[in-house]
Amino acid sequence: MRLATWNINSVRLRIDQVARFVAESGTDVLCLQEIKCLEDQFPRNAFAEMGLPHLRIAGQKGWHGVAIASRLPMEPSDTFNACKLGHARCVSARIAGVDVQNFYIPAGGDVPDRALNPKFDHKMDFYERLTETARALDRSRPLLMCGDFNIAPSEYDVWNHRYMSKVVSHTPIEVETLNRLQAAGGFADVVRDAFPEPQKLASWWSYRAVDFRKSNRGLRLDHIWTSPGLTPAVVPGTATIHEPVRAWEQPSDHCPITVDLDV
DNA sequence: ATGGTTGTTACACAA
Repeated sequence: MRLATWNINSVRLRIDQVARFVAESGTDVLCLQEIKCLEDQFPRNAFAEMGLPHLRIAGQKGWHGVAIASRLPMEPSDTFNACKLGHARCVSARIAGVDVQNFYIPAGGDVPDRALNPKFDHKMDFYERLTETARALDRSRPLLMCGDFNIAPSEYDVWNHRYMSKVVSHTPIEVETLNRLQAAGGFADVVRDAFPEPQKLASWWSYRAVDFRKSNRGLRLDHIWTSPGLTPAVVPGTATIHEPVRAWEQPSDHCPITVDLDV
């Protein structure tokens, strides 16, 4: 089973890119973030035509929104709802026995101070709620957590560690908070494990550059984590950052990442 | 130290 996560930045605007990516990558389960539409506005027919007819959608008007589209049937799953503001940021499904939890974690605004910046407080609160959930999990159960986590954890996940340590997405408090969540569930970071440090990795590049490759200021904000019960099912050598997708015409600012699971 | 772009929306805002 090939699983992808992709912050699509409007699923309606980029539905043709979704279809192209699914066809070219052979994706079976696609976790999307920032679909930016209501559930009724989601292009269901296009997903059926691309072979992913099974859907779970959490949408809202204009902002945020997450979805899971699958070639395989879905069973119900309890979503880890960590958003205290009720945004459409969490969606889940059980697929081939795997509990798939897909998140669009708040970006957190510009000022990395919970007292001064409610958006940053929201981001930290979201992580704390997920951490509490993770602590209570049965680690032997197959669980996958993925999405746009809006934190680049390692110095090799940013273009410049010293500079980015003052910028929301890579501040020390955020890195510690993400590491606490990962430790709470014993999750494996499947992409980093496939490309060990000191290899630089990125999944997002700002629109504010004429040439994202020349600018070379990427961040690894998108993640796929597996529980101890699922990690042995990760097929070695299959974790992939689809960087060329960022160079397609009118792209999302994030590229997709994929991994194969033997389930 | 600053500014650069994009998508949705409605006459900014979030990222």
